[in-house]
Amino acid sequence: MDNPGDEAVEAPPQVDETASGRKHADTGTLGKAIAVLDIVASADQPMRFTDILAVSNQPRGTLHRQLSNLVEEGLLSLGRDHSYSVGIRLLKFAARAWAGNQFRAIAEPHLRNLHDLTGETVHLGVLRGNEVIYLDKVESRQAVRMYSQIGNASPVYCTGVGKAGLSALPDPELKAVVASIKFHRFTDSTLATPEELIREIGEIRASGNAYDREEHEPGIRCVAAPIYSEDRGFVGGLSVTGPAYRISPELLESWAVLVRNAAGAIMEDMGARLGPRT
Amino acid sequence: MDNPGDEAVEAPPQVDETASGRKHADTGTLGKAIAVLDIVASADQPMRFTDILAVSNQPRGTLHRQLSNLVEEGLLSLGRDHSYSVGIRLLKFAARAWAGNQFRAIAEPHLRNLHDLTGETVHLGVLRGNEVIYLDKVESRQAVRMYSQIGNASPVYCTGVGKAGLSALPDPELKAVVASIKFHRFTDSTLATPEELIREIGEIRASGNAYDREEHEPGIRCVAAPIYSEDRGFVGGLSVTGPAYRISPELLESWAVLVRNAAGAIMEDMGARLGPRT
DNA sequence: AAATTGAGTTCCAAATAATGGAACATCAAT
DNA sequence: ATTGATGTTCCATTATTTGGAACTCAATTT
Repeated sequence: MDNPGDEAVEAPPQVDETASGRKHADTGTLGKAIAVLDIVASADQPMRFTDILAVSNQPRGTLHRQLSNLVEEGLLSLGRDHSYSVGIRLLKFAARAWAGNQFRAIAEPHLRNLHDLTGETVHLGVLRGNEVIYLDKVESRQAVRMYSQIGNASPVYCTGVGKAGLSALPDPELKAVVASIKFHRFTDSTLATPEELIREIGEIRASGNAYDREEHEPGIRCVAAPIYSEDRGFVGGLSVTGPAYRISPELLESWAVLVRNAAGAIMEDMGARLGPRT
Repeated sequence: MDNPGDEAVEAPPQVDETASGRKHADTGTLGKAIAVLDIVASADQPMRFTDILAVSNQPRGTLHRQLSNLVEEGLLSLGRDHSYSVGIRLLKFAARAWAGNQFRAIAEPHLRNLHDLTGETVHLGVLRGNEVIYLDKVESRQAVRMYSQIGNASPVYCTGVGKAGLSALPDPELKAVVASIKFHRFTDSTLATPEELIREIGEIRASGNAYDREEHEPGIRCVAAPIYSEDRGFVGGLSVTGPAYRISPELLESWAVLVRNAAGAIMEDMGARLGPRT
């Protein structure tokens, strides 16, 4: 026991939190294994056993078996130099996740349309905990590498899609997500306190549009609008993004209605194709 | 019991095999959960509880908990209509797997070069069990959807990359993989017996090139060459693919040396960038 | 309206697998 | 050769998974 003189105490809150701020409830052995996978996936270079040992709080023997199992299953790959990296079996799974995602499929023509209207890059993403995960993008120079953005996880509080998504959450959930954020000031404009963020969410709810005014990357601006489906239980958004030198705040403002319309059209389509239930 | 009059029989060989033909050794609880994930990922439409119950051989209660855990972890997503599909958390993992894949990064310029030389679609893939998983592709009309092929899993025995990869395996492994294949005759030209396949592997070893002569899809041909790294412990290949009406067998033949050269150049680059060990 | 079916969910004692401390192995550098 | 750092294996203890059965809920039939 950790508290020898304190037996009457309740079990401590046990707020196991992953990198993305999600509390992982008791998903047992699987959860622990996936947490290890997440550690490796979140690093931006291959990790060696000891590196992982330091950040996972698992005993050596346990961690070793978890890693072995993950490797055996193809979720991790173990290099000749004993470094672990994410395994290609995940590519297969992800290919299915992407191809089978109805939301993405329904949204696609609308993304293209919005791109045609604005000439700038269009993103589609969904909220997951306090991260936004990009599901699709349409941009002029298709030469840009595949996967360049799709699957990427970015913070909610400093991206257009993220803030748009937040604005669609009911207050209790919003509060919970905001509480889980660890703010980091990426640029001078980054909203870096819960209060600023909450205030901005209010404005977004009033206007129907979220903006990223160089809050994540200097020189990058965007307008976004929320997309959500009570019925299918998800919240996301779409955005038009471009370089500040080319896109004045006024121009951005003028696209706001286009983005809202696109979001509306997508929700309508979803209602039509998935709606007639209940 | 299934065999009431036959008690003395040994426990059956227990060849637990996944859809991809990999025997899953004892990866314990994780392995079972991932097997369930694989079932859902391999279906081409969302599955309901009972559907999964029928193909997984798990008892109801167990399966239910496994599914719940997978959903909780974001590896599966549970629709309002009780249908399970692959979760978007996998996109995040896959994005890392792809971006962090050194093999792919090293190969990329060579794929482009080969595309410039031939004007046709170039694929890069690796062997995984008896499937080939595509890691990258370069094609003319970049408008084709991302993820369209990347991450896709195809059979080894009727694809250029697959047969090229097989040709690079040592005989014992080759034998094991061939034994695990369940042949399916996709077209009239498909090699549908182990003997035919083994004979063809011999020819590939002699010539250094594998061909797909409309063996997987009618009207599609390709030339491929193996790429492997003893040091990094993987086997794959690259190929040039195109429609039969545009690509005569002679033209294909004339590209063979280009493909071999590209494969050679990639292996050389890998040796230079990863080699100096041991 | 009541009964029936089918689908999904919950429960808990028994069976099984995960845990984690410590010993062992391997390799590079002194 | 010796040391130190890193990775791997072992196994009694402990915690989790298992799986059969009972339960809930909604849709359909009688």
